[in-house]
Amino acid sequence: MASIYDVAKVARVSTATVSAVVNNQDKVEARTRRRVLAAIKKLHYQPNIYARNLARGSTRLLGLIVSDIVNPFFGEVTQAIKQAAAARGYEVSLASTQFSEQELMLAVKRMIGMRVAALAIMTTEMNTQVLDVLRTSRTPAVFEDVGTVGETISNIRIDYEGGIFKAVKYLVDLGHKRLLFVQSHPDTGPRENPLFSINLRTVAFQKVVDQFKDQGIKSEIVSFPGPGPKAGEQAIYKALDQSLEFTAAIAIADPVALGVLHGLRKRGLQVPNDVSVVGFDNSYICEYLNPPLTSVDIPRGKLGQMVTDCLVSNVEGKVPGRELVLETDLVLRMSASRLIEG
Amino acid sequence: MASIYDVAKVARVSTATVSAVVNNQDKVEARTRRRVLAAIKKLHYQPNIYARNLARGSTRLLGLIVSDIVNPFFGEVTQAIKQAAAARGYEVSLASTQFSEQELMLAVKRMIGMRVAALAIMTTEMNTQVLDVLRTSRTPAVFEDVGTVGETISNIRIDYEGGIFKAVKYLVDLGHKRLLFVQSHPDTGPRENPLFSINLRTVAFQKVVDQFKDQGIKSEIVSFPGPGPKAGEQAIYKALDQSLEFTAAIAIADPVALGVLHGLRKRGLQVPNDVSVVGFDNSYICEYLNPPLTSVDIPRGKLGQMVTDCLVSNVEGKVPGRELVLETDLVLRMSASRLIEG
DNA sequence: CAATCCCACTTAAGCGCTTCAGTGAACGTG
DNA sequence: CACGTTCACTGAAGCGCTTAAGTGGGATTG
Repeated sequence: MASIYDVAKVARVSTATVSAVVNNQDKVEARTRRRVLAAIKKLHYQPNIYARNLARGSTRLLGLIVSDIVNPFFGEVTQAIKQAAAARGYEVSLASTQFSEQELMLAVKRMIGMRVAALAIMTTEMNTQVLDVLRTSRTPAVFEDVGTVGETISNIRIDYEGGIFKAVKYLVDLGHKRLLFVQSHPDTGPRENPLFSINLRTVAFQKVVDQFKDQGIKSEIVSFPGPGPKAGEQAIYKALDQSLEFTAAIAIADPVALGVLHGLRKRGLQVPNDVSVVGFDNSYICEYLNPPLTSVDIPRGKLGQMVTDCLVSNVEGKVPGRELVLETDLVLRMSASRLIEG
Repeated sequence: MASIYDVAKVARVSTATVSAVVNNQDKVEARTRRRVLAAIKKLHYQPNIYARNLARGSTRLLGLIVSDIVNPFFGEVTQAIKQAAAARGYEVSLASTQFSEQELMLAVKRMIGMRVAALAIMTTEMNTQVLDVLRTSRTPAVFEDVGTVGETISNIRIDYEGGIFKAVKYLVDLGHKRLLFVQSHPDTGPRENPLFSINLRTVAFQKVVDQFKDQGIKSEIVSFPGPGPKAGEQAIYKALDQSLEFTAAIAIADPVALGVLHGLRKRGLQVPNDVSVVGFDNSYICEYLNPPLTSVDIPRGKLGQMVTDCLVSNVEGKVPGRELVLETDLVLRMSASRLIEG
C-alpha cells in the first residue's frame, strides 16, 4: 500500500505538502495541488488512519455502546447519534454488548484504546468497575439513566415516570383497575442492581401506581429472564398460570410487548377486547402490528441530539457533566380500549 | 494518558518488556511480570491502538458494511459474523450506508484507511467504482450477490431462486394462480443496475414463475421507492388501486411484508383468507406477527460463518476468491392458506 | 575452566502520518 | 537599495507502539 512518501516522490514535493493537500488546507498552490492529486490517484493512496491518529494525538471519534443492535430501537438511536455527530464533524464507533457486563467492560477498554473523544453508553447493564475505568481515564461519557454525574460524566435521565404516568392514567381512564407490568431481565447479574436501568422502569411503574392507589388501582409485576419477545411471551404465560388479575398490561419494551401480544393470542385472549396492552419505546414497528401497538415514545432524534451535544460540549467547551431530562410521551393506537365490564 | 514509557519507568523495565507483558508473551519472568502489571494498574494504562496498529503494520480487523442496521436481519447477520470472527481472533468494524452509494464509497475508503484485513459488503447498493477501489487496494472482499469473482474478491450467492421456487410451489399447491411480487427499491440510483442485489430477487421471481406458466400461473410485480414497511404498504395500495389480480403476494423482504400486511388490513382484506402473504428473510419477528408470517429463510448463522471463513482463508491461506452458494428454505407459518374458490 | 548455550531483558529503528520551525524567492516599502 | 513581509514549500522531530538484534550473566558442557 502506497504511503505518503511514495506520493511525495511521484509529485516531487515534500510529505508536508501532500499532507496539506490531503487535509485540504488552502496553503498549496493550485498547480502543485493538481500534481499531488494526480499522484494520489495514480498510486491509489489512502491515508493510514493509525498513523494519522497517532500523529494527531487526538481523534474526532465518539464511541457508542449499546446492549443489542438487533433491537430496532437501538438501531434508530444509533442513527440519530451518527447524524448529530456527523453534523459536528465527529465519527462514531459502535459496539454491542449483548447485555453482558463482561462485554461492556471490554468494549469500554477498546474505546479508550481508540482514544475516543467521548463515550456514550446506552446499555441496560452497568457496574461500578466500568464507572471507575471511565472516571480514571477521564474520558467524557454520557449515560442513559445512571445517576452519578461527575466532572466528565453526564447523564440523560429518561422520564420513564412521566411516560408511565400517561400510560397508567390512560388505562385508568378507560376503566382498568388491575394492571400488570411485564418486565424482562438479563440472565446474569444481580437482579437488584440499581445501576440496571431496566429496574428504573419498574420502579417508576411502582411509584406511579402508588399515586393511583386511592382510586382502587391494583398492580402486579411479572418478570422472565432474557431480553425480547421470548421473555415477554413466557412472562405472560407465567402471569396467566399464576392467575394474576389484570385487564391491562404494560410491557417494559416493545420487543417484550410483541411477546405479550403473541402469548395472549396463543391463549385465546383478544387484544384489546380481553386485555389492553401498552408497549414502551414506540419502535417503528408498533404502527405495523395487528393491532397497532399503543406505546410510550422515547424520541430518538432528540435523544441522539442530546447525547451528542452533551459529549461535544464536554469535550470542546470543557462544560462539566450534567443531568438532562428527556421527556416521554404516549402514542395512542389500537391495542388498548375501554374495559368492558364482565 | 499514560504511555508505555511511563509504565516502563514505574516498573523499572524497558518498553519491550512492557510490550511483552501486555501481549502476554511468556518470555517474562513472573516477578517482573507482576511489577509491570502493578504499574499498568497504577497508571490506568491502556495501549493506544493507533500506535499498536501502526507498529504492527497489519490488523486483525474485518470490515462489515451493511445497508441498514435498523433492519433486524442485518443486525442478526452482524452478530453472526462477529461471533465467527471472534472465534478466529478477528474483530469486526461495522458501517451502515443507509442505501446510499455515496455513503458506501466513503465507508469502503474508511475501511481501507483502517487497513482492514478483509471486507464484507452486504449491501443492496453497489457500483463499479467501489469494485475498482477494492480491486486496486487489493483488499480481500466478499459480497452478497455480486457476480464478479476475482483474485481477492469472493461472492456469496444466496439461492433466491431456490427459496422463491419453494414459496411459489407452496402457493401453487394451495391453489393460487395469480401471484404478486412486492418489491421496494432505493430512492436513488439506476433502477436497472444489475449490481443491485435487490433486482436479483425480482429476476429470480420472474424465472420461477416462468417455470410454472404451463400450469396457468400468472404474475404481477409492483414496486415502490424507499426501503421497509412504508414502501410495502404503498406498493400494495398501488396494486389494489390498479386492480391487479392476485390471491397471494410474495414480499421482497420482511419489512416490506410488514407493510403489505398492514395495507391489506387497512383495506379490509384478511390474511390469509382473502390474500396469502409470504415474506423474505425470516426475521425473528415473523414468528410474533399476527398472523405469524410464512417467510423464506436465509440462515444468518451459516451466512456469517461463510463470510468469515471465506475472508480469513483469503487473508491467511491466500486462497483466491470464489463463489459460494447459500441455500434458502421456506418456513411455514400462518400467513398463507388454501385458496377458497370464490 | 574456557567455551557454549540459554534466558531474561534492553536498545533502538521504524511504522506513516502531522506540524512547527525554517528557507528562500518574490514582493512591497521608505 | 536595504529592509521587512508574505508566500509556497521543505526538513525533521515526534506521536506510542512492536520487534529484530544485541547484551550480559548464569547454567551446562566437554
